[in-house]
Amino acid sequence: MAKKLTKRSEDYSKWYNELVIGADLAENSGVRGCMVIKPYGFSIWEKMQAELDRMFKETGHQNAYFPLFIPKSYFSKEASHVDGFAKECAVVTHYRLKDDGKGGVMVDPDAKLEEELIVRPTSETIIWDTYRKWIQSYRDLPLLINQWANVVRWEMRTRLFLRTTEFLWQEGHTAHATKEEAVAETEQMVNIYAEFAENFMAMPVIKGLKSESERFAGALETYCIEALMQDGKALQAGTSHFLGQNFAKAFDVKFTSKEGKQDYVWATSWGVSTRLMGALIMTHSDDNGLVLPPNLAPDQVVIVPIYRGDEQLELVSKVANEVMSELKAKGIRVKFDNRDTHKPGWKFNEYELKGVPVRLAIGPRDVENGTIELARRDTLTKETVSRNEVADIVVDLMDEIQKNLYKKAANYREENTTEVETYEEFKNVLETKGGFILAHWDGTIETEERIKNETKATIRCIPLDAKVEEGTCILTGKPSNKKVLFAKAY
RNA sequence: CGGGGUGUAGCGUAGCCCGGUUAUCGCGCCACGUUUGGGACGUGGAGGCCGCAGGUUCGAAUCCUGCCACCCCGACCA
Repeated sequence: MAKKLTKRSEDYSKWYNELVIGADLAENSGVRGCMVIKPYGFSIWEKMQAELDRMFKETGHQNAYFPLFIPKSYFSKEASHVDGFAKECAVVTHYRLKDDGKGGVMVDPDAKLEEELIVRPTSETIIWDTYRKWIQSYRDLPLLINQWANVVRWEMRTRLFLRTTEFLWQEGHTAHATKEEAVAETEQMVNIYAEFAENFMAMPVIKGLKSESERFAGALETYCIEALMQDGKALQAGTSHFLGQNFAKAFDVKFTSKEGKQDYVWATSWGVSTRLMGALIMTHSDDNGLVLPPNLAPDQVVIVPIYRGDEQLELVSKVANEVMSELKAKGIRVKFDNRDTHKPGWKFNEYELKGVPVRLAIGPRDVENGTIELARRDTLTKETVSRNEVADIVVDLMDEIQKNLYKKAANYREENTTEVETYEEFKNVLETKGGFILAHWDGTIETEERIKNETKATIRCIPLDAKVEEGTCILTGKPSNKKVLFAKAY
């Protein structure tokens, strides 16, 4: 079982290892940097998937699936894209094993592949190669496709949920007839991500543009949502890229316009991953474990019976089942944990660790008094409510807890966002307080690079809603017209 | 790939310097009984190629050599 957790731990990896094993979320698989997501953790991911998928479909997107393996040659077609991913690809070179004569197996040297296959680190290349065949006319556009898949990136260092070797994600890839339409799509998707983060994950995010050096390999513009974790570090939670005509040109994807002219299509891509699980944990968890926002909790309410002997169990179960039906009828996801193998106290801790928003305890005393004990995960408070009103109270609570979690996270972010005017101040805040720092920047890669080298802080984004004001770069003193968002990042 | 560290039961560990009974303890697991409103208690039990391979020795978890794996810190990244 998980040990006492340390809030705002310097070392979240350790926290995960303590937390997730107990919370049945994930564990290391034994394969370098890969994770096993256990059923409870996966059900949270499924909930995220379902909501995102709904939002994608509501905006006209369709799901499709492309191959896991990508021929090596596909990667030579878009130069900056290759530079971005070449160093972290898993490569399939053979297709067969054979007996090694020592009771084990070896790679059969005779089974070498003519052309190596790359395990997709992202699917731009194979998708654009396919789009060439699908797109001929403006009538084929826009092409709005999303894929739910796993990808592999052989990172030097991994961190559970945040940077695993294999991770699950969705990647949207769209093709448009005009630049304006593609830009609008890029912006629409970053807005959807922000909406999802705030309304479902109860995680406030800052929408912005990446600086040139942080941009996606092959993109002209990268939009992102950035969130602040409880330890004062920033986490990129989602990205949406405007790819211009780079991929269309690299893969020769042309269409004939209404006017009969040939032109390259305009592209976007956008994605979020199981990193969101990490974001969720690091945004809301406390020393008692995970705290789930009701909108994503697989079980929003758990009912724990308290009884001594079969007779009491029967009595309590009757009420519990009634309450469960009432709640279900109101659309609440509720579970009645009548396992006889664990005691109530054990269950209380279990569900706190798992982050279930509301816990109802029903015992003989309650049956007699017409009451139910209600405990909130977000505030860790308990109260006794009337059995007749419990369904209505719970319905209201779902909303309240969702809002409260958001508010808590938003307050934390506000307290840990600092505007600075000088480099001294910048370094000082970074060292003593951490968090988001808003500062003027002269817009050059050189300045960004120097700040990164000297302080380890990077430009998380240029916020879309940054107010325009005259100022001077904290490092070079050159003019700047808005403050950008700096932080140490995961 | 550089620097540091760790591998002992499902998990967490003691023992290792200084070699010597049947490898320690806690949690968890199984059985029985008593328990059940915040992680119950008692009694009994199962579970180990001490990371792998080799060496030194009468004798190796312990010493030596090689290998492997994992973790942490850098460079890289969603």
